[in-house]
Amino acid sequence: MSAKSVSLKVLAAHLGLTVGTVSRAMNGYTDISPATRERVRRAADEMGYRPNQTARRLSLGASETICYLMPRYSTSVAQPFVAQLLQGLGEALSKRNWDLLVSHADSSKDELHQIERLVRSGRVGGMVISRPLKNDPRIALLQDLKCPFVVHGRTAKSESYAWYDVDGEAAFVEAVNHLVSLGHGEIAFVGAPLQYQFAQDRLNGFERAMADNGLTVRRDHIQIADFSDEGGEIATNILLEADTPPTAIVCLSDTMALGALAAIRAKGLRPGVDISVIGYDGLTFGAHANPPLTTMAQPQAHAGRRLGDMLLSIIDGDAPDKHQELQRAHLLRRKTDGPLQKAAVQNDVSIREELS
Amino acid sequence: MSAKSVSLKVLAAHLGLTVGTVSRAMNGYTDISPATRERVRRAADEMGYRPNQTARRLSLGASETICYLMPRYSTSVAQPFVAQLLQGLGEALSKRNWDLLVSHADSSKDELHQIERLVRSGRVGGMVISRPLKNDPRIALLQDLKCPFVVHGRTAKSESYAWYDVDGEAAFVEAVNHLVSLGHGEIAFVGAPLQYQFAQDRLNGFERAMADNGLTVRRDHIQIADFSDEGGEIATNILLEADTPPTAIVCLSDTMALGALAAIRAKGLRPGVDISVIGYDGLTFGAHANPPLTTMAQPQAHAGRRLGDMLLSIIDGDAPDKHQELQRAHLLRRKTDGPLQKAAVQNDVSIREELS
DNA sequence: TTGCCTTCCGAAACCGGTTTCGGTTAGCGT
DNA sequence: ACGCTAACCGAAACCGGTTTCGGAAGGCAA
Repeated sequence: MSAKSVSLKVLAAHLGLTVGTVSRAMNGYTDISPATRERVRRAADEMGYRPNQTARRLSLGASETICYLMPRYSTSVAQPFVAQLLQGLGEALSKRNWDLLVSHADSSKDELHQIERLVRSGRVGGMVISRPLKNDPRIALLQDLKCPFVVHGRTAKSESYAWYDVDGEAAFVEAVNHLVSLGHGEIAFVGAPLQYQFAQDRLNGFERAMADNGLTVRRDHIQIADFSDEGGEIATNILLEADTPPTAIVCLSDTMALGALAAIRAKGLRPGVDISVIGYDGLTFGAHANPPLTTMAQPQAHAGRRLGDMLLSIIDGDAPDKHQELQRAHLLRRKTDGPLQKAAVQNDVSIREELS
Repeated sequence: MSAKSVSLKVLAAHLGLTVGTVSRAMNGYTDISPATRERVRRAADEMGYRPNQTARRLSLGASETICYLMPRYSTSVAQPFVAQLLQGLGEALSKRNWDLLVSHADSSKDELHQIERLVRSGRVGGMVISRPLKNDPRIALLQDLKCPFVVHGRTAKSESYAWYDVDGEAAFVEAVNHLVSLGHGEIAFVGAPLQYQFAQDRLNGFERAMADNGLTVRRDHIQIADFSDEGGEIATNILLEADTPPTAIVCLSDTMALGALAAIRAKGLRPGVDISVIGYDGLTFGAHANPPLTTMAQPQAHAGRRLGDMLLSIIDGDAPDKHQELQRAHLLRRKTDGPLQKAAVQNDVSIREELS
């Protein structure tokens, strides 16, 4: 049954034909008589013939493989979206029997070497990268290598390549507007290092919305921390101990927001009552947070499929800039957003005096 | 810079040598003079020569690629361990410059076809599969195909292949013992369909520990539900409405435990006080649950590396059964386990009478 | 019958490497 | 000067497919 893999040669010998003929018969050439084609197909089926993909690809000059570059984070926080993305990519590629390779690197320099090797060695015919930095060197390299690629996320100058992104800026505008409509004015931002473009985008949205609402944001109400729950907790602690603590916090991600909730609870405050928190991502486990986390949810499910389809189109010859897709996040209200409670502002003496 | 990829042929022509000579020079053959070797190395460097991997592998007759078969779950609950596992696998493989392919399938039949094609077509030289079913057909197929493989998890008959697993049975014994030591006797189990071997293992641990402690478990204290937070919630609701509700619940996974907590809170009960809950996995976001989830944590971090190393060893000729590694989970106490509170047993009339 | 055009298949080049084999050259001893 | 041995490199087969080209066989018309 599982004998050694039958090659085209043994199949041909078994049929009394040449390899070329058998190959053409299998691939639907018209210069093969229907009778022969059928005979070949049958024999191939019976003998369990599977064309050697390596040989096929060498001959074709195509790798029929694309590569997903795993994002590298110092934090150990599992990235739930990776599995979903891979699943979607796989679905898109499987329609053509392409393979999905994953690669990762420790340092940024390693990463560039990886890309260069993967592309130059002909192992992959396209790449997918996630969460670009501002002015990401990977993008320049891939363009230089003339390797088709798509970006999950985008940079400031995003005209010349293909990307799929969720509008983080708009999402944070919506989050702030929502908080303002609840009466909040002292709104803080908990973010991650601005080397990541998405971190910058979300901060931009925050600042724009604050300005549009005629609100000024204090310098110490923008806290940049490590992209993790611990980071969110540390940043929030600083906010809560400021001279004028905020009455609401928007967080770069759900993960960071979980840290924020922990910090708030530790201070004896009630998230959603004494202070509002809005996260970003819409992760399912946010529903199990304490209390359930209000968040800007995004339609993650199809990102992988879309990216895969886009990449295949580009490999087929489409112009990269034809494939740029911006999704919107939407507010998913759970329990951490609520109307402004003046009593919650503890450290602000002026307001306390107003109340008395 | 990024000119068309230089092949061995153009490199050889540029040097005035033949391809065979250049190839041997690059690969450290001793019949090449040091001077020539150096000259070749330099030219290869300058011209940015990268051997075509497809051609190389065809010639070598080795794919230098292993494949991870993504687990397929109907539930949309992101599987955080996938990203970690891939990372670890990638690290192990990168030491030899092997590639990591990921594949997934919708149906079980598709999955078997996938495996057969990947192996027979020579695309991969080894496979990694996760979470086997009892008597998993993939294992039989891979053995039949004589394809090296390792299993993340294991089945009941696990003598003949390589695996890496965490001892779920022992973990649930420990969880139950811990609850017993806290005074609990009415302990329930929330599990997933027993087609998965790990689901069976954990149930076995639960039942064994209960028996060892001289406790009988009621039929309706074993609830099998969908492997998700909703599943955990539904199962727990049934438990709480039983004639004799349990005072403690052990859950198959952290995800299901989150559902259990939700159900308990919805009934106005306090997890960790009125009723104890222990999960399994040690996921970080369990620390942010309400209240923070006590769980059997496992050393996930190195699973991928170990699996990768094992697989490479087997491909090198090691006997598969030499590589079987069983890790232990350990109790991570957070806030959902607590001593038995007799008052919490609401529906049990007999105990109420005892108290009065 | 001859000539021509299809139909169908064999032969061979090719993809880009690796590896074996054999031959030339240089260096050495005598 | 001769022979012998190493050292070094060229030539060619090979991995397992794909694709082009050309030719043999057969059918049809003249």
